[in-house]
Amino acid sequence: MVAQVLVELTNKKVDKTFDYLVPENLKDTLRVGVRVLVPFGRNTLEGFVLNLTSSSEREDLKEILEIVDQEIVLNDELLSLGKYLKSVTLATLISCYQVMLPKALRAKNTHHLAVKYQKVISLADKDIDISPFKGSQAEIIKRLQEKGEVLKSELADISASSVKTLLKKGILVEKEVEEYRLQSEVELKEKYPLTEEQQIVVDKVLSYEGFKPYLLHGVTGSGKTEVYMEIIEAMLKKGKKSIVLVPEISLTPQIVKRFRSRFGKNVAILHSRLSEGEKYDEWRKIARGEIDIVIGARSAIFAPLTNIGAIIIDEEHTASYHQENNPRYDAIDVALYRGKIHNCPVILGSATPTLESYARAQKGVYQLLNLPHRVQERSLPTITIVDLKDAHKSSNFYFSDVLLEKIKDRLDKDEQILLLLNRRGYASFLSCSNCGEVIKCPHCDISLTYHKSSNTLRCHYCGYGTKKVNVCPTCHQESMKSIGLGTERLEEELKKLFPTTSIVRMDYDTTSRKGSHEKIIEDFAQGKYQILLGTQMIAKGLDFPKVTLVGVINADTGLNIPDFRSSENTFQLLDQVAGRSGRGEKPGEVVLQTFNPDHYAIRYTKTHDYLGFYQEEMKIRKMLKYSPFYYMTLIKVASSDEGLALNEIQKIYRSLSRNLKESILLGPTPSGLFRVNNTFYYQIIIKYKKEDNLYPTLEKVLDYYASNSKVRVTIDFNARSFI
DNA sequence: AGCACGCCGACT
DNA sequence: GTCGGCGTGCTC
Repeated sequence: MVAQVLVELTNKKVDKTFDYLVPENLKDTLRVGVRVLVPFGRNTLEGFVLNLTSSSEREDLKEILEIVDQEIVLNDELLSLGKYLKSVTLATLISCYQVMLPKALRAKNTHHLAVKYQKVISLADKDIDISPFKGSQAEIIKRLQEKGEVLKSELADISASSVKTLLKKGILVEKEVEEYRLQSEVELKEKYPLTEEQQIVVDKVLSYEGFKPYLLHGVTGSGKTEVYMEIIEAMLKKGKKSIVLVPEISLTPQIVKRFRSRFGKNVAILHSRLSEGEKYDEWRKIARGEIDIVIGARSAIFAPLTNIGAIIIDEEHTASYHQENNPRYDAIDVALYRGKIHNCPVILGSATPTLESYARAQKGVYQLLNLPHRVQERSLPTITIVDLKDAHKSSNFYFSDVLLEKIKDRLDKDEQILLLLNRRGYASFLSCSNCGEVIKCPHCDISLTYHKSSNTLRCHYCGYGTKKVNVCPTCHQESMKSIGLGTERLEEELKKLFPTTSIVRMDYDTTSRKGSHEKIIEDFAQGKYQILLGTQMIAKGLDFPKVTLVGVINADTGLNIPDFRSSENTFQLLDQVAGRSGRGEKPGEVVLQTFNPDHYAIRYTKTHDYLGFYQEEMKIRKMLKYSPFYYMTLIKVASSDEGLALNEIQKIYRSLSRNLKESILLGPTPSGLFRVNNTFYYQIIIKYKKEDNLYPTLEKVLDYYASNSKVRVTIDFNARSFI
């Protein structure tokens, strides 16, 4: 017997299976989809068995060394999903399989995470006569007769030594049972009755059996989660399982708690803040069929559930559903693919769908479902726009009088406030007031951000850090001034203005420790703080009923980014953060501070007019031939040798213009971030409506550079960002 | 990814 | 004359 094995190396040159002989002693246990250890050249590697055949074209086969897992890692569906992923991303097949698995189950010869066990005690003979036993021994036996099996640790409160004695006598038996690392409390709660609007949406989805994609356009606070849960429950009743994708950042205990309180322990969680051991265990629970509902971030779309009844993607516009390194896949594409296989509905939900999704809904590719009102007749918050060009008239530099007044008002009423400033650090950069010199990262062409708490200047792209300088490196004057405002400084300013108010900051710097993110949210939800300030991570999906004021310190931070989606991204962010206000009994308000009050992204935010924004933005996209009117593929060349990178991108350009007759090529141009970590980037954008030659041409380009160690070529068919 | 093979420049 | 540079190719 011969096994076709895909080895762990992520290299285009070994992106194929290798044949190995199956030794006699492994013949009965070896199955397709397991991990094996094989000799490869002079190395020993892990790989996945993709196929079993009776013979090979080659004579000189080596033998498989051992089988790594008893259980199958890649089931039939995952095996075919990997091939699909490869076909749409042009990544190596092995990277497509690795991305679907928790690290502990990836093919990698150097890891290994053990299954955790716990000891369970039971009686050798259930009907044993208790009368000869006294004291703690009798107590132990009594408890076991009542409960059957008990964890060894649970008997420690009686007497650990008596347990030991009884074990020795053979009256008790001990066995090892697998323990899942992630433990959680479950408190079942009554569900909310649905509103009429919600019921209509649920009925529509449930009235159709089979694959169908839906776009659920529901304003913030319209109760999308309740709709999801109702559909999931209906599927559960049919014995079917569900996947729910949520943005990484809103995967807080909040949403998990809601699902757990409705569905109990049947819910597994997969997101990047779990430890590798926890992910491993959650995944195994799913693979064993012990789980009916999986909630997770992007890669949870690969959860090995069988018999899926619904796939839900919450906040479908979120950029993190697209993976920014190989394989550059889109979780929504995978969801649609799996939806077809499982013949089930796929529901994309958002208050601010991407233009691509909404356009598809208008064309009838997705069925559009609407939730235009908030639940319980709550109104959307009123939005006040403050023109920062008048800010010098205000008493404070960062806070307009309007915003300050409203903050004071909420503090007096003991209501909560959310403040958004989409820039971390203390100051955006350090500049010399004498000669104008700006301190830049030595490895990237980006200015360094000043962090006061650590007194460092840090690069937000490559992580470089250095001590703050006071003397200008160019003119040697002691005249360095910090320019621009970040969350760290905002917090400081706020504490000066409101010294007795409890304030908490949530950004990349305050959430790096495991669990800190969740803690801030829980503490704020419980009212330990009155003001939560932070970057965009406070904008998405959170539900704080006591928040009645949202302030946006500078609504323009995203508008100046040279990307054709900057207006869309700004509108989404502002609408989302505005939606955090007034989710409880009291109505909410929003104050948007901006230098561009007439910009359409801001104007349409003020009136909560998604459709208005959509129509205006679509006009621009059509005129400029951007997505969704054209597909846009991004091809980048990276090299530490600037001249080489330029040379190669020009070569690629010539090849593309020769082969892609139906496309518009933009470039080659230096990328928006030309130099990061001493690597230079050039890019070409390919725009097309239909280009049969695209995949074959790009495959040739990738093949050509497969063994070139000096340049790296990457292709993204669904890039969310083009800088 | 490693690692051997192999074909051209500066040295004991 | 050789040592060693890293371009090219191979690993079942």
